[in-house]
Amino acid sequence: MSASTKPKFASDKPTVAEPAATATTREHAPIELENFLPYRLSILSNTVSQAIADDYQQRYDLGVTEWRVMAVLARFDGLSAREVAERTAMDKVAVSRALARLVGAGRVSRHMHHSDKRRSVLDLTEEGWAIHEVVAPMARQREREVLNKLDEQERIWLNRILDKLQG
Amino acid sequence: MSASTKPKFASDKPTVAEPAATATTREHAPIELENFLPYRLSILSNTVSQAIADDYQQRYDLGVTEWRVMAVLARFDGLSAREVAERTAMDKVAVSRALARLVGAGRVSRHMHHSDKRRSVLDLTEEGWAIHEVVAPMARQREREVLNKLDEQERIWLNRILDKLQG
DNA sequence: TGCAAATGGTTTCATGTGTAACTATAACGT
DNA sequence: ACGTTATAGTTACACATGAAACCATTTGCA
Repeated sequence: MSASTKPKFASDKPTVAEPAATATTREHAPIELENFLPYRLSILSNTVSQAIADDYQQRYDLGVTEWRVMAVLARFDGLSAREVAERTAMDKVAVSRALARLVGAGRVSRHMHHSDKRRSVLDLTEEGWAIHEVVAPMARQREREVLNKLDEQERIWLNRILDKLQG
Repeated sequence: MSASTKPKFASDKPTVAEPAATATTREHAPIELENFLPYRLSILSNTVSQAIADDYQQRYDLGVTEWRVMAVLARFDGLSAREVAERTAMDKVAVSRALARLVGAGRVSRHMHHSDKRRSVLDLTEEGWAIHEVVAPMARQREREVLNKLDEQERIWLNRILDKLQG
């Protein structure tokens, strides 16, 4: 590897006079990305999501956002776009676009709410369901593969930790 | 709220063991996003990263990718672009673009490697360091805020779990 | 009623991001 | 030495994404 790269601090010449690593200097010291929580989460999240997306992305020409929309419609039919947005934690623009594609591809049906003409009523079509039948098990399987790296105790802690971090 | 949306499966009567719910149907059942690991990681990661980015994003006109590059250059000076890419888990295109902006803004200096004309040698400039001095403590602070939601035991498990999931 | 404010949803624009193609230099094998 | 292959980095293109402007409808209220 690169023997030429050495840490900036704790090196041969502590340029500016520092008695030692005071609380302040530690605070200002370079961040070790590999131990920095936001960075680690970002990497992990991308890795996991990408692994799953690879399964259906190209095969069904289905984006992550679209899949998420389908997933909530599989659970709750007749939702409006806004409700889909809430349940997917996507913004309404993203949902609007995902729906445009899904409806265009005949995977989701959209019709007007009977009493509120602004609102749409969304459902998976037969074709949408068919895709869901295939993709949902794949997604579960990938999740399982990830979780299998942990033992039972760790899985429990992970759940608990995620709950607390989100809340 | 939406009182009209009810779960498709699993109705009001929480039947313990559904006769019809064989292993196969469970496998095909809609995914509960809020319990689905990839989804939760994605939300959490975005939330955390965004909170931190909000601190410097506009104030310094500094993107997340640029900040990551600066962070590794603060630790290891004289890196090449490729080495930066390795250490940030970004691809080389992203690094190239981040560097273009950073160099343009006078935050990073780039000069040619003496023996390999393809390679660049990168360092933070005075100005780059000045920004780092401000942003690094802010980033740490945000991380701390997140981790403070956990107790000591949970923090230890989190570390262990992240290690195992990454490895 | 009628009019201002709120809501559902789409469109627009500016920006970010990934893939593949490209340039320049260096390394390797003969 | 010379041509092939590999490597560092940039550019070009296509596509995703977010913020704000926008249109239609509904709600709240004088």
